[in-house]
Amino acid sequence: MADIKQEPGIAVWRQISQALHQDISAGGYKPGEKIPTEAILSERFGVNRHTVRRAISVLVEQGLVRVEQGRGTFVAEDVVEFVVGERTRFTELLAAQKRTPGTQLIRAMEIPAGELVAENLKLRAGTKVILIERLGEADGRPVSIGSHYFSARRVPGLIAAFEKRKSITKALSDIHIFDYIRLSTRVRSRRATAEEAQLLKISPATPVLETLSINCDTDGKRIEFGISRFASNRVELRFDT
Amino acid sequence: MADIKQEPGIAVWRQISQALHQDISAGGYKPGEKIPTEAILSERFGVNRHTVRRAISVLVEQGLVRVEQGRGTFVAEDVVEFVVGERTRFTELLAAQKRTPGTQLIRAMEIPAGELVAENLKLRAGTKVILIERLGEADGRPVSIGSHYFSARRVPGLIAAFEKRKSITKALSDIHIFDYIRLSTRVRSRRATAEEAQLLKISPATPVLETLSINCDTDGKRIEFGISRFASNRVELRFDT
DNA sequence: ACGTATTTGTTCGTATGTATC
DNA sequence: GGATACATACGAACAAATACG
Repeated sequence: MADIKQEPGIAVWRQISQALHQDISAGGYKPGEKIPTEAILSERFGVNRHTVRRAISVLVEQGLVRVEQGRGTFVAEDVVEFVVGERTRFTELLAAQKRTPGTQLIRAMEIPAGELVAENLKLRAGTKVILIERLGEADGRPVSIGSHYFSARRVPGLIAAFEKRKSITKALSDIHIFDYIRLSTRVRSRRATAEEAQLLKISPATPVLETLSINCDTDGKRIEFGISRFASNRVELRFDT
Repeated sequence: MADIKQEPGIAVWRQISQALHQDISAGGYKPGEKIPTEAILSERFGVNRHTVRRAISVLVEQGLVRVEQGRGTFVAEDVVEFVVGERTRFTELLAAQKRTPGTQLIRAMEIPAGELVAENLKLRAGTKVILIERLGEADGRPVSIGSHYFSARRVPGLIAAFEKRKSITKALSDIHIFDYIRLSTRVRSRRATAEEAQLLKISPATPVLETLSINCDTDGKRIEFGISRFASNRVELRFDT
């Protein structure tokens, strides 16, 4: 890794900061990877730990690294920005950001609606609904768990269509629902459950961003109620007004 | 607390669920309060612990209580819904929800812009900016920490005006900025820092919802860059499209 | 559940160089 | 030169979070 040659007139911590910056930019340390401890760096550069800390604090400010007490300092992984709008579609969103989208089916089944689902789809609790649950990936890394609920009566044959087409948008179009728009989105945050942590490959201490969204067809009829949970360390939502 | 009289024909867990529901609605257990352990409840109702668990699971589904493994079961605190739109203003938002809004000044000062602030206000890093930081409360409970950054050059006298008027909107109007609208909002989530936890009166394990928003005047010039941190257990954001 | 090692966070104190008046 | 303020750098110790057996 880069060393410094003690240019006089420029503060040492600036030089160290720049050296580390280059190491990261050059790919010497990869996103998500741990960089050496403060103790090791201070020894390598032949300076006090404070000086290294000062240098690292600049990188934190720049968003290049993230420090976790007791664990170490990690190269920041670039976050995926989800632009949430009327017609947000998972796959198109990622493609627009030049990322490789991927989805994995977790489960697809018909179940009776719980209270929350029934309320949001304007059904009576217990009515049959179709649940499609899948894991969304960006560049091979899991970023979201999406639970999509549809009134079973309104989308007959959806599961079959989905299994053939592997895409919700395409499956809906197969059963003649060609467009749907997002009515409202609620956003919350909470700690990940054990299952979520496992699926999203995050630690259970990492929060998840949870969105509840209602999607309607062009007549304003409620087609879908979706709950998505995003790994907060890899995702940021954006709402333009 | 309510007891049950074992009405035949109705499942016991339903009766228990209803009994607990009434206790909570009647205010016997207050929001945030811990309800008795499953062991105690099962003894009180003279049923097996499984039956109590079945009853509680209904309340969880209804969002009335929240179960924390190893800690207990707690009456859910009602969440404040923040409807984020073009002209979201803290005080008006809460008033519209029939809640008593309150703000406390944390600090107001002039500082050089950091990288993040400079970028979002389209200034050079180091330019003087005004920072107003305040704690937002709903019904006396802290819900948000708002850091509001303004280009010092563009809002001369803002701090003085704010100190007199105690309101950002009013202070801006005093210096002839009568309207401003929200361009975009980014939403993230992360664990609360120690300071945030203390100010928001939450545990450090509770995540915060963080929004970054850019506000422009009617000419599209960037007036304010705001970072708000919400206590995720008391707040939910809503975006209508 | 507990102790130990590792790693970052915080707070002292000390010393030196640099810029300004 | 002298006085002062500020930035830089080092050292030591302890606190707090985490990982691991």
